[in-house]
Amino acid sequence: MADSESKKPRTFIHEIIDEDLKSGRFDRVHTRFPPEPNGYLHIGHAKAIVLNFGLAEEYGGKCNLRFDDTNPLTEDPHYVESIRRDVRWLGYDWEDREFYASDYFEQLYEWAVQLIKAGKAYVDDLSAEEIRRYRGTLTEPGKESPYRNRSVEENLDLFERMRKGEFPDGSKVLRAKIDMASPNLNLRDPVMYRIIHAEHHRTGNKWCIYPTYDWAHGQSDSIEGITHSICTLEFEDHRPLYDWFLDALGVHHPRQIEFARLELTYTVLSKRKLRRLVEEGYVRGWDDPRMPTLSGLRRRGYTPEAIRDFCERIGVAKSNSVVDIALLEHCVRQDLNKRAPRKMAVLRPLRVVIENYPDDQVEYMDCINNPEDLSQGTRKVPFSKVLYIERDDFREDPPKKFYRLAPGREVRLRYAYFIKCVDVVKDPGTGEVVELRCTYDPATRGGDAPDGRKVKATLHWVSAAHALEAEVRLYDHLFTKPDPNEVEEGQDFTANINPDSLQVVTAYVEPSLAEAKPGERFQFERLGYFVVDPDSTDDKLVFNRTVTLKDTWAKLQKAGKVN
RNA sequence: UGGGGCGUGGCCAAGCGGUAAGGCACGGGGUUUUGGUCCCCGGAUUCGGAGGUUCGAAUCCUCCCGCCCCAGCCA
Repeated sequence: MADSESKKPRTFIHEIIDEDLKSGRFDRVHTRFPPEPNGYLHIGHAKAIVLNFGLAEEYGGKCNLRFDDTNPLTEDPHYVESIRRDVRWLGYDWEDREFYASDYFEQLYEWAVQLIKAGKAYVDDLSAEEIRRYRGTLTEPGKESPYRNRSVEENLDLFERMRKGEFPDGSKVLRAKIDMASPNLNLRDPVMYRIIHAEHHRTGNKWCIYPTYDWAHGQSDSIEGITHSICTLEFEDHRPLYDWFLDALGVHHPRQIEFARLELTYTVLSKRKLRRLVEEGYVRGWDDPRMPTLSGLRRRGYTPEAIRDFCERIGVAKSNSVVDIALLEHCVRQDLNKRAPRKMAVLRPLRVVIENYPDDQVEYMDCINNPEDLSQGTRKVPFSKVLYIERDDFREDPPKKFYRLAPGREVRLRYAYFIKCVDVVKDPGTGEVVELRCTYDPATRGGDAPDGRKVKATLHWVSAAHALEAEVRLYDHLFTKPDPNEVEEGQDFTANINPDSLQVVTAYVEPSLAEAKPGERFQFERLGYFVVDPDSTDDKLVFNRTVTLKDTWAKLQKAGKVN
């Protein structure tokens, strides 16, 4: 984390915290990251994690990890585990401060009783449907429930019996008595407790009434001594309600600050939509490398450093914004460029025979592992008479600006020799180019011509006899449109799923990769960054393409400036 | 038609009354045994719009326009 420490941007949140510290409202900074364990963390959560843990770090404070587990119907310990793993992977440590809203159920219950006694909460027998109708609309005030003015004694009795399990699900709720005419709907007697006879992943069957998020969240922050409760914009309207609860209880009152959640082009970041992608089989799971989940990005080969850097670069503000996914890609490239060892791999092989190279000779060429970091040393890569090069690196009829191999043209094979294409062998039936016949210049060993002769291109290659076969999974954006939600009438975001987001090829990779282990990242020269997938076995390597290298040639082609 | 927010180049985002940072993307050039990296250079006479205050406004005031969120016993 030290690498970007100095350039961390200050935000409006820093200004607020500075004021609070200066005014004496708080004398320390204590934040928290409060996920609900009902899904996997994604890059949007990373923004919140980096913000909250980052703030604590910058101000010498603490940041808790708290699971807001108030809904036993949707939550599962499996998610708790995945969330822990992801936060840790991102590089943050919550030490012994792992909390759960469910830790506070008893305290919350007592506080609810306190509000009932103060005449500020009541048990309501209205059905969910009735409560909705009584709430009014955006423009019309609601009306009070006929049960709103029950006596404190009756409320106490009823609430206690709710806890004991005397009533069926949905038959009663506990509501705060605030103002049914408030222009802020959150203040129209919000529900604090609902009856749910369901087993909770931590409290088991101890409870059959569960606090709503609105009732639990602010008080949980208060109990933990949080100073700054940072959340997303949609909770701005809830702040007056949280203030009301805290003031009615007379307990520690954190300051809530809202910021805009992250949105990214060419993907979706809503739990509901991500869940659909998984459940309807559009991807292979939460950790599919095409998913914007942290587990997906990890499997894709993204580094925690790159994700943190991204989160710091996008800034924190209050305006809804959609960040170009190109920035995320830039961040991984930048990180991997200086870290990933280079290798040679051919994704779409074209056979090349060096006619004047001795039949059984094999030379081991010295290759630099990382030109950006010479301390990574060198390695030997075998070279022989029959090679594979990339099909894209040969054009029988080269367009202008195509520098690579073509009939009669000379190019360099990286770290090896200059070769010249002398003949093209085609399949007599299809006309497809199946092999290139080339000659090499023995004087250019290593890649330099003693006579100063220049070539315009350097190609990567692999020795056919020595190369390893590997499965390589090439990924593209999951959606075809920058905004997946831009659809025709009657369609939904799945209509924009990119049918070519995954392409699997059988590649040939240099033999030094034989020992590569899952999670190891490499740059395949001239192609991109790749990571070994956990699907790999002892006799079969599987790679995921994290991101391509920037490719000005591809850009020219795409722009139609060349054919 | 209620309430709460937000509007600065293609995308983010600084700016807090003194005359538009930075990043990504894009375009141009240089270096280069990765068409990668790296290094230069280029772009808002203008800050949603219109008025006003001021010597001076993206920054203050007024009105208007646009976008987002809220009517779960989800979070």
